[in-house]
Amino acid sequence: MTEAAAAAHGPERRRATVIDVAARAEVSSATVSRVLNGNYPVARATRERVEEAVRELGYVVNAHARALAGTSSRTVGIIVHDVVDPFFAHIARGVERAASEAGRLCMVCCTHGDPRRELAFVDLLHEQRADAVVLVGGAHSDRAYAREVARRARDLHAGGARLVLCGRPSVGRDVPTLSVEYDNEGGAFALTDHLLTQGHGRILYLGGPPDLSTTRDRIAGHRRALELRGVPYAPELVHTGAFSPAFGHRRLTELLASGLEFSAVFAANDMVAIGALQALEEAGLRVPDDVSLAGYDDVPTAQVLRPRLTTVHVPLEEMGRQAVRLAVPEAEAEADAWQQPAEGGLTLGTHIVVRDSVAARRTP
Amino acid sequence: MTEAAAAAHGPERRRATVIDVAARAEVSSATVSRVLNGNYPVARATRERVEEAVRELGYVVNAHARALAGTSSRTVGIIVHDVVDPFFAHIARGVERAASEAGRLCMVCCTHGDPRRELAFVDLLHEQRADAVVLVGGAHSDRAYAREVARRARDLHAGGARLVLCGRPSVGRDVPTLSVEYDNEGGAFALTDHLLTQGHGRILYLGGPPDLSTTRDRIAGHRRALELRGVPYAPELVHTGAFSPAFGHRRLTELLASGLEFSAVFAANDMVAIGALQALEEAGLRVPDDVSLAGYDDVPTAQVLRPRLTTVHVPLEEMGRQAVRLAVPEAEAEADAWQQPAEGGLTLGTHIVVRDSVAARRTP
DNA sequence: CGCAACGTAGTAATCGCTTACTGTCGCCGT
DNA sequence: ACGGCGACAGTAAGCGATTACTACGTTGCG
Repeated sequence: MTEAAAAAHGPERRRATVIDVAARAEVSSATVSRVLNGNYPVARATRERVEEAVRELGYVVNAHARALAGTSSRTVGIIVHDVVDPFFAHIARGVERAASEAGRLCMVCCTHGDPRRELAFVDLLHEQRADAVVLVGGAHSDRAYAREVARRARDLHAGGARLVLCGRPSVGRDVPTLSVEYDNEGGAFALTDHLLTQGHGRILYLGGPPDLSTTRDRIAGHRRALELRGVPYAPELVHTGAFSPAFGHRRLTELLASGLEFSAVFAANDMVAIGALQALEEAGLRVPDDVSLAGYDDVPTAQVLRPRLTTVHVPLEEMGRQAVRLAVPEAEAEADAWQQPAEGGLTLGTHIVVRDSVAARRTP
Repeated sequence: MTEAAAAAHGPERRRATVIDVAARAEVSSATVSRVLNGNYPVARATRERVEEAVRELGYVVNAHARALAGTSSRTVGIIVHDVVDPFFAHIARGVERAASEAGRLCMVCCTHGDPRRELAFVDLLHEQRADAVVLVGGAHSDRAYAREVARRARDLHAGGARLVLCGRPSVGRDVPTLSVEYDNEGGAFALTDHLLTQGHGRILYLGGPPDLSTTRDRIAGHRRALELRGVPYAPELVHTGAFSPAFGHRRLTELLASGLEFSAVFAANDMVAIGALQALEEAGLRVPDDVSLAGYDDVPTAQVLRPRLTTVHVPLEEMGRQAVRLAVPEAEAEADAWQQPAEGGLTLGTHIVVRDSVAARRTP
């Protein structure tokens, strides 16, 4: 009857439970559970009877009941600004892969850059009892916000889960977080140095939300390189804003119109570079002949631009992988030799990728 | 060591429960639950006491227990090949947004194109009691496989959840699935017609897994256009394979070397077009002067290519939104007027976007 | 003054599964 | 013949919420 009702989707639609299966196979619920989990000996004949009952009833275990009764929820959560942005998409892919290798499901949340949504999602994932919550991307440099994150990191930790900061600074010395960083400052330093070496004295730094740690770090590297080469820092050459092609295009178009002088553009990331390239093109300027252009992140699109974009390579997918590897012990599989210094946090290297969008400055 | 560190804050680490909160606030667990859900009157003073206890204990409800005891799990699952591929990323974004508007969390699974993983994920999401499972992208045309999907659709449906087929054909007349399609065949028809109109008689169709419904449909539209214009179908001009830039590049390079003649390339999707463009460039052929090139999907990158890619626009994000809207009633919010014909499935239109990669054929 | 209505709070049954304990039974060794 | 052991299977106690009932003290009104 139950099954007939279920099949015929009569009003009496109820999912089959272990008990139903047990009844049908004429065994106890414990036995059914054992067959399902295969972690306890069950006589062959019995097992087969149970398996058949499961099939006939279309039984599917309830992961919630299972999580409640015993083991962990076997999920990891990742919080990003936007799944479509390649920067986040690649990190997400790394997280997803590592999670799935560790037998976990991956829950993805998008904040669209709103810190409040971000905190709300951490809570939500905590409620879901995720084994790990990976917070990706630059953080807003706000005292109160950092405190909120720290509180959640502690709550999560107290419950046996971990908060992993991926590509963002720590929120406090004694806060129990894990972290996977990349050398943001160093990449920017190297890139600026490259530009400087090519003779570009006036470099326009374009894009990136001003209050984001990522922006702060990249600009820091940029300035350090300038200083090292004795090039004075010109505030009017730094224009922060957003990480989108639209911003790069709009702002650069305005700046070009305003007559600002510069011979190279250091786009805060590749997306901004895409917009910048278009603006330059529309203004009739050739890259790199008239103006040099460089990006950051080395997303695949950087290679299809013409000229091919010189940029800073960031091991995005690897960061995602490491994030879960750090938080979920079973995920380690191999890689333990150099894992040693991980100890709660690690920093991956970045390096510049020289392609065609930067050339030596033409002497006017 | 890691263990020790984890346990550093006292060995007795146990998450607080409603009972603990109740004890601390000197009320019953029922009252705590009521305060938490705010769906039952609780005296102001009592509420405040409970809220304080919650704060002091760092209490976080257990979503699993909640899901088990009462309402649904409030999650929707989405299964894609790869989060990084823009085609899937955009659909995923639509699903994520709609889910989050409907107050649901979104679980993302990546199959890397493996049908077995796909089925496994449907099961996993079913176990998680997801309200809806969205299966995205072309399906392998395999009888047995379709039967498996159908079975799961029925199981899911029997449990009150829905399987949504997004961008793939139905698996059977009476199988309880929802579906969000786009006019695959029509887009290909229009694109080929456009190419034909420009005088291209020999069009190379390049890419796409041969056993995928998407490929089948696109080729069908392509052939229909050829027939309509009385252009004979030449099998040697159809080269299926994969949906990646790498495939487009490699295969086209080979074909070019082999001396195959054609004046236009219809890439199975924009990714393939990217690779094709590079191959053409490397072979010293100018696009569109020497060879015309068109793609499919209209991902953002299509606009940054030079020449800008002519392609078929597919409302990816909208598909994702609709998928959730169809499966999760509460998600409807507005939009009910034209929702009427939805009735378990809808097809979104596609249209070609003419840019610069296609030109009239030069008479040799 | 008595009683229904109301506003709150508590009791306890569930939800579906896992698992620590308890058997039960057949067979082996001595 | 008998204690003991190994291989299975069953019982039932949770896991952490939600919620249908029940209970109790005020009020308000007839």
